[in-house]
Amino acid sequence: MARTDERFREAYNQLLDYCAGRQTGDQLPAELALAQQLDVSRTVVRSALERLNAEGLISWGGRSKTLLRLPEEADRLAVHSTQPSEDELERQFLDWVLRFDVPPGTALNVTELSRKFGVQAYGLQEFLASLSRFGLVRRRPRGGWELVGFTRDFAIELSDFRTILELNAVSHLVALPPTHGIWKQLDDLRNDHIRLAEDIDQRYHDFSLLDERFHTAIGSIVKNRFVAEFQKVITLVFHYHYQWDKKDERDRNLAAIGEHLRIIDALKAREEQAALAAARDHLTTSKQTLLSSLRIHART
Amino acid sequence: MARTDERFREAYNQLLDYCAGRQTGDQLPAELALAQQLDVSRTVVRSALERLNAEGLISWGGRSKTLLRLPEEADRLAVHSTQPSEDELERQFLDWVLRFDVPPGTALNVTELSRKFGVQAYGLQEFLASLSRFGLVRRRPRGGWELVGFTRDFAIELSDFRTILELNAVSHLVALPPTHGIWKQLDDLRNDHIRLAEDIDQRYHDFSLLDERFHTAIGSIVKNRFVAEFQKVITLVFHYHYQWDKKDERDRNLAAIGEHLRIIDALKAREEQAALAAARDHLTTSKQTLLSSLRIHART
DNA sequence: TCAATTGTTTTTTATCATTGTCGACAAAAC
DNA sequence: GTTTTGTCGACAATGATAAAAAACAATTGA
Repeated sequence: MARTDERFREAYNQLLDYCAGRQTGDQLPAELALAQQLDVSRTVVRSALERLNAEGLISWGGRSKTLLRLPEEADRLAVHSTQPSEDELERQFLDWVLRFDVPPGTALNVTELSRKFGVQAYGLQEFLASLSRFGLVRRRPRGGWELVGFTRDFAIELSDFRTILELNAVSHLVALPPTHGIWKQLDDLRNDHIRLAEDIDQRYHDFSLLDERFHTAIGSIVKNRFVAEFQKVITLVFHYHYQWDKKDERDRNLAAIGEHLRIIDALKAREEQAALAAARDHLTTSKQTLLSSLRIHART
Repeated sequence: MARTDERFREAYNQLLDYCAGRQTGDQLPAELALAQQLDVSRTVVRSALERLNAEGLISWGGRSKTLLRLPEEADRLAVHSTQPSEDELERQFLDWVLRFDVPPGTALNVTELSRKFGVQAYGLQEFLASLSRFGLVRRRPRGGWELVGFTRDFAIELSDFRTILELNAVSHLVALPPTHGIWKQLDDLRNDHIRLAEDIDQRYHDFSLLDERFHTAIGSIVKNRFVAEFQKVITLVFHYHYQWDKKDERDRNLAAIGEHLRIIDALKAREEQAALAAARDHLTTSKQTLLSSLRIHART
């Protein structure tokens, strides 16, 4: 089979459902009507009708489509496998790279990966091609793919880029009217930060999630498809880096909470320069932490 | 043929060249040595040797590879068609979209486009997949591709993103030491701007190219793979927009020259705030011009 | 004996033929 | 004359397949 007949199978089963709600001897609607109802082309409807005819469920000839018997459970066709979506694939792939610390320069085996992620090899190719835009992956001169991967340079450039985007978001944020929902969000975040700081000894692990919430909230201010695309990757990378470097995790997180609060307070006071300075400091810390966790990680 | 044997053909011809430099009766090196020399796998070398043997050029058996006669021109295999590179394809595609003003929502026909651009359908798929990261193109729910295209929103978001990147570049630029090559470049650009302004009535068309040089020079300061990737697209889009809107072209360009000079002077004076302000003004003008040219363009 | 080389097999990738799906048009039926 | 059906061409997704690479085993010659 060249192409999957999933579409046909689904349409066939839907047709069975439709027949189940009618009586023997009834006439089925026109092909076009059925096609519109099932949201497929007439070609598919005709194939399904042919099958129904062959199975003896209907008698089909020209415009006469008479229901001969009601469908049973056994008449249904097996329909399997919905492929993971592109976003799901992206999450899985980055997850795999970061979690298993796949070293830069690794050859990516399309067949193997497509098995691992449960997608068609074809789809994986497309996905890799799209990732190559981020420079995370590249085509090998003579076929195949290679993980450029999470090198030091990549981390630095990603951090820098993140800084560019986030400082821009901060600038926009202070200009927002008090009625904007973000201020409520910031109040909530502020409270959550303070509460986490009070209980830091027990719950310092929870910071990773709070950090993500904080940066996502700030990033959400800027409605820009290009920014949004990158934020997905950035979020994931920084999320994982928290899981890598276990050293001084409690102290690091406590310090970061302080930095977050400084940003929030400057934002709430509408002091752009102070907020930018605070954000810049925090992002510098983040970058350093990411780099040092890379070094530690590389040795293990 | 499942895969092109281009690789084999090239290797074979290279082997002929190699033989041409030897004498009848000579022994050829080991397969592995040849493979490394030709930069192909041993499999290809062996296929080529087999062919040489069949053609009676060499006598091949085990380790003995004796050159029987020198190759002639007629022995060479025809090798054709090197596909356009990815960058070339990108240029061609954007060129096509912008030049022919392909409307948003257009269904992209892979077969047709691959013919138009002279690439394999397969390669075009990958390219489209990679473009989808920029949101310029997207997969249709039921197969096929669609040009999201150059809508008003896209233009706004692209302009905003450009502003983010360029303001960042300006900030970095003022901090560069006097020894950096950029200052010489800016001096040259300054002169070229002044000269163009003096001769604006005759040469106002030349501004498009100068504009590109100016923004590329500033952008080149930031060494960042993510930034670089976008700058390619941005440059092309803004390059074309100059060719769209013919109205007041002379006056617009003269005004833009003034704005450029203001930025250059502020940069040379190392006045970050002034440079940022000048850049912000210029980019705002650019954005407006782009949007108005879109409106005009949409009506034609 | 063992390193270099060759012979063979396995794995992986790029391309092509095939098939499912769609849309359009013409013919037929009401 | 309108609706419905029969037929056909076009295109995209997929499996089959040949080319290339890589891994492994066998052989040769010092």
